[in-house]
Amino acid sequence: MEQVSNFVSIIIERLKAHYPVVNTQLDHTNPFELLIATILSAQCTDNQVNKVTTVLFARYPDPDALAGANLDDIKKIIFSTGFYNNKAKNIKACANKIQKEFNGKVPRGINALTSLPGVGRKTANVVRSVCFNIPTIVVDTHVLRVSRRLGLTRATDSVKVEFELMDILPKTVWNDIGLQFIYFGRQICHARKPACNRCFFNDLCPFALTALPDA
DNA sequence: ATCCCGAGGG
DNA sequence: CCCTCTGGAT
Repeated sequence: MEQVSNFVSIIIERLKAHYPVVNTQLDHTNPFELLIATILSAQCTDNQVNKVTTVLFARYPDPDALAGANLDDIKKIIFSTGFYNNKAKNIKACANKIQKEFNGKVPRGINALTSLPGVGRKTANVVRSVCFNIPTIVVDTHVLRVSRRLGLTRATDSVKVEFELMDILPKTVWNDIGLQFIYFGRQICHARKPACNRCFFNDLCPFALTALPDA
């Protein structure tokens, strides 16, 4: 990061004004629980994930227990989150690997985390950011879309977007900006029909300025 | 219909 | 690179 541009600082200020406090909506009490909850959150609402993790963690509270769980029982518990075959297989194998190769503790390193079954870069970054407080920009579909619309990046690859954002945003905002963009993306900057008319960026957003009125 | 904090396989 | 995996809420 060389120098924060005026445009970028306005974006940071307005996000902070509208979303002063951001937290993950995924219930968890430790890194292991957040890791599993984040794997389950693919194409699923946080609320739905919380319903199943309540049951899942009561029965399988740690990597050791989950690694030894019956696969069909896991499937039954997590069914309503969707993709339940893949997710069940992944979280069991993930717990097993944590148990065997990482001494029962969720690793911090990006490479170690993404080596776990079902854990890609986004999930790894969520855990690094939220649990270990490592400055990280989590790039999910919302962050990707919003960043492109605001003109912060032109990249289409989420890893490229992550690095470009790290280049223009001060490290102090990295851990919040992902969640702020996610809130913003859910409430206003929707994928299909963004609510540009009530958006607090509509005076400076390239997308809003070039989009047809009343889009 | 459309969306929900993706990842792995071919 | 594109395809598949999936139920629930709105």
